[in-house]
Order: sequence, then C-alpha cells, then structure tokens
Amino acid sequence: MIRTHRATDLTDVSVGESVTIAGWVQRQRDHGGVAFFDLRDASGVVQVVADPDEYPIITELRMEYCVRVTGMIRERPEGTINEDLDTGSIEIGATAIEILSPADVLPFLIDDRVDVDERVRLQHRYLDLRRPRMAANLKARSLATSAIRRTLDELGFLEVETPTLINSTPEGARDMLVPSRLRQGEFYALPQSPQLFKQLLMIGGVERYYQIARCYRDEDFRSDRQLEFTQLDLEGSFWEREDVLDTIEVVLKAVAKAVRGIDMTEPFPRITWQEAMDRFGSDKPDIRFGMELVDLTALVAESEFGVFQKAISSGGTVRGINVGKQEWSRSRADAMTDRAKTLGAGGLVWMVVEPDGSLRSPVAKFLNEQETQGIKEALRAEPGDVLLLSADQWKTAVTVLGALRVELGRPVDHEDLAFLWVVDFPLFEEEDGKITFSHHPFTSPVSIDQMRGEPEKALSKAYDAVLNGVELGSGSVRIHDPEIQSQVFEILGIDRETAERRFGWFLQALRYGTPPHAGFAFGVDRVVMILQNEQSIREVIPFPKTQTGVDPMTGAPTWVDDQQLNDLGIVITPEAGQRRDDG
RNA sequence: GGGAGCGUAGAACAGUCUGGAGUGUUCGUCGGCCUGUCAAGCCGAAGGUCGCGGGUUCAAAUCCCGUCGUUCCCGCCA
Repeated sequence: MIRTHRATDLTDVSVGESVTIAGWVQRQRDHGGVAFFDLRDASGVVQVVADPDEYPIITELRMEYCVRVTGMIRERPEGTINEDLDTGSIEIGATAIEILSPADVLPFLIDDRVDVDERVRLQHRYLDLRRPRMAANLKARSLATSAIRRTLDELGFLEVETPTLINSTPEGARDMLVPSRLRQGEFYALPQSPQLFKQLLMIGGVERYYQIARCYRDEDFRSDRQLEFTQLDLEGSFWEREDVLDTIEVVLKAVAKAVRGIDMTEPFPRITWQEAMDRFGSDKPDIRFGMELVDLTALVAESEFGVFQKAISSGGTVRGINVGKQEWSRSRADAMTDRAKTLGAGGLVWMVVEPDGSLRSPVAKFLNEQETQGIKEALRAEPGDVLLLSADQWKTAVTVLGALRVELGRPVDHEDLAFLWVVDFPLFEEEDGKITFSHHPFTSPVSIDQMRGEPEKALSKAYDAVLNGVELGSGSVRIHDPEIQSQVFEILGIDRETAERRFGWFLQALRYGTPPHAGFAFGVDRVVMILQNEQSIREVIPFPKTQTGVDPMTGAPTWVDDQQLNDLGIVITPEAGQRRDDG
C-alpha cells in the first residue's frame, strides 16, 4: 500500500499515530534547523515538518515533486496554527520521506493567484488541472453529471447511447465529417445532437430516454462555444410542454443543489419570446438586472429629427434604455456608437441628463420640450443618467439596445442565479427573404392552419432555458405526424423528393404508430461554467481547444500520412498541401 | 470571412504614445545564511531572437507594412 490516508483525512487521526501519505510538494520552506513543506493530494493540503540534519532529503524537494511521507500526526505548537488550512491545527513530523517522482522546473506556478496565459496553461494542461480552481471545476462537472443521472434514474428514465458516426445533413450547423475507408469518398458526420435518434427511441417504445451526449458543431469558437461539447439530451413519450419543463426544472435544480449546495424552491419564471425581445432585446435575457427597453415610438412620432422620421415612416421603431450613471465622454460615446454599428444599427442616439434636467445630446436641438419630457419620463431618467436610443426596424433596434444593456449593466460574476424559460418562439424566421426554422424542422407548430396561412406569425412549441443571460439549451414538442412533418419541409423549401431522399427513413419511421413526444437538451459545460462562476467554457472542459481549433498540447489537428489518405481516397488540394510543406 | 486587443527572461508585468546601449519590478531557478514557517525571510548569481519577416532612420522593443500565435466580438452557431 502506497499510502494509508489522504491529506484531509488526517484531522480524524489521533495525535501520535503514524500515517503514510502521498502527493505533491506545493511549497517548501527551509529554515535551517527546521524545514517544512506543504503536501497536496486531491483531498487537500497538509504540512510536513522535519529536521534537515536528520532528514536531508527534505532540502532536495522542489515544487510539484511527487512524494511519499511517513510520520507522526502531531498538534502544531501554540501560535502556529494556520486558520486558512483545513488541516491547519496539525502537522506530520516526518520519519521517512521518499521522492516517488521528481519534477522539472515548472512552466508556471501551480497557484490560483497567478494569472497565466491560456495557451501556456493548455500546453501543460495536466499541470493546470492541479490548480485548486481547475480541480474544483472538474469536481463540479462530476457532481453535475451524477446529479443528472441520479435524478433521471429516480424518475424512471433509461440512459441510452446513440451513435456518433451518423449521416450528414446540410441543414443547421456545419457537420464535423469523418471519411469512410470501407466506402471511399463517403463520409460520416459526428452528431450535432442525437435529435433524430432520440425520436426513434420514442418510436421504439423507450418512453423516457436520456443521455449525457457529446455533440459536435464545426462552427467558429466563442467563449461559450467549442467544437465538441456535452449536452444532457432527454426525451419523453406521451409528453407535452409541461412534462418537459417540469422535468428539466427538477434536473437543473438538482444540479444547482449538487454544485452550489443551494435549494431553489421557486419555479423558474417564464417569458414569451416576444416579451423577451421587447423588454430585454434578447431571446436569452439576463434578468438579474433591470435596465429594460422602452418603446418611444409614439412619443417621437412627430419629431423633426430625421433619423427618427425615417425609421418610423419605414415601419420601424424607436426604443430607448436608461443605462444609469456612467462615465460618459466623447470617446466613450463614439465607442458605444461603433459597437451599435457592428451590431447592425445605423447609429446610436445618446443623451445625458444634466443636473438641471435638460438633455445633453447631439440630437437635443431636434427635440421639443414635450418630447424631451416624454423621453425622460418614459425612461425614468434622473440627473446624471445616460439614455441610449435606437431608431431602426424593430428587430435591429431591440437587439442593439439589448446587447448594449448587457454590456453596460450585467453583473460581472454569477453569484446570483436567474433561471428563465423563454416560450412561444416563432416557428420560422426570415433571413434575406428566405424562410428558415428558428429551432429545428422537427418542432411542432402551435397551429397547423396558421403555419400554412401566416407562416411569419406562426408560433412553435419550442422553449429555451436561460441562466444569467446564457442560453443553456432548448427543447420542443416534436412533430409525430408524418404528414405535418412533410408539410413543414415543404414550407421550408425542401420539396417532397428532397425530403424523401434525406429524411425518408425518418418519415417512414413516423408511420408506425409514433407516440406524441417532446424533449429537451441543455449544455452541461455552460451550466457548470455559470455555477462555477467562470467566464469561459474552456475553464470547465478538461482539455479544450483554442479559438483556431488547436490543442496546444498535442498539436491536433495534424497532417496525416499519404498512406492514410490513400486508404480514404482523399487528395489534399495544392493550396492546403502548400501549408503542409511550409509547416 | 470581418473588426478590435495582446505578444518583452521559465511565469506575470512595466517600458512602446514622445526612437537613443536589453532598462526595471515580482515570482520561479541556482548558490549561501537561517529552529516555527505556511505565497517564509535575508544575501548573492544566472537567465533575453523584445513572436517572426521586411521597411523607415545615423539609431527600432518603441514608427510603418506583412505574417504567425492568442483572446474578445460581428458574421456563423437549424
């Protein structure tokens, strides 16, 4: 046996007893006649002390050496108790110290208090994971997934694995592709979600399915997006919306309890998509703070300000928010205006309320007294407040202000948790005059007649879960009628023949007594990120990739041998080959 | 595909705006001292392709162009 105890177990061991522990040297302190080091294992830290004359090996220890120590548990002398340490009232008087494995000089300190460039951390992720913060994040992940499994097992769900080598469909996100060797020139795709397979499980009579599933989307990275990510995927037969929301709510509360230790008793609030957009300018509103959008269109309908006139006469809207007291300089105003432009706005109107109640603004001279007063009242403006107005088509106006609202008002941490359901999504959305689905084409419409008559107004039985302004995931009641499924494809511009070719196997499956079913999926990485108060998903993924899809440690992705390419029937283009030859 | 920030010793930074010898700080490393520290302390030392390439200049870490890496954002993410 290499060790008898873990570091933090030692508080339960009686003084004078001999124990053997093993772990890593966190810090060593050599005082000449007496020397200490802190030994860290997965459980925590304990101090080891020895006389260097008796045990000269203690002076050889360096940070992150892996060591084994045998010694006597003893009380620390009065005045030397370390309150910051769980084991701070005791120490081990070493009787034997053994270096199990020495360590090279470290590329960075294993210490939460030191900020290290993320690339360096990823290059030596195994060392990064020794930091308490990362160890805590890994543990939180494990607590989250075990809470999910425990909760769903109790509710009678079956955990089923679905394939990760599946067929590619051109809709939605770009697929990660895997070339087939046995059928050269053909490709598998890695699943973006187990969507169709879980619906097939419903047809297969499973009734209650879940899976903690790895999913892949070959799109550009963000701080909350990686190529591969983990979702809790779940589906139930004979289910309607309430069954899904109830179940997911129970699961998310269990996760919050497991990771944060908090009991969330209140039901998650619900908001319609329309209300979310109107009040917060986002379909994933952060409701931890107010700063809501206000419709000013009627107030400035007669305004002589050209931008307002133009927006309103072309069917647009004028919206405003009060972002409160802000440092507001010319350069700040310019930066915000630039930001609004990158978000698609033509510009941004800003106003600062002066102590005398007047408005300081480039557009103040275009506003009469009534309009000025109206805007101030509508936005509950106090002296010192900064008001931002956007005049544009409705969606642009609200989303621009919604983004600025988050950037100017959002709390920097995730101490408070604000879960939220967003419901009643539009079934379709128009993009460059082309109709696409807002969720996915297997989502049930609220009304078939409306879907056909006024598709632009049709709502879907889809719903999103949001936490602190981050979209955790979405779900819906599915279409279980093959005829309606075909009609949805048609409205989306996928003709019967194409639909039959791509999804014929699925449409056929729907024809064998498909139960009504509904489900959901949420991102495990994102939930854990927020519960752990992290700003990036990479902090809760053990081995993430950088923004260019590279793993700095292994170097993936890499070139492969010509023989491997031959087996797959793949030829590298001259352009790509040039990069290889240069590299 | 586009925009912005960053890149200086093993790590974190200052220096860059306003060009003048690789100038400095903290941690780590190496050597020495030290019997109660706990991010120990004190003394000493080593450690640099200022990401890379090109240009401007008498002179470039500093100014300009390109490029690579990285982060954030827009597009994208049904």
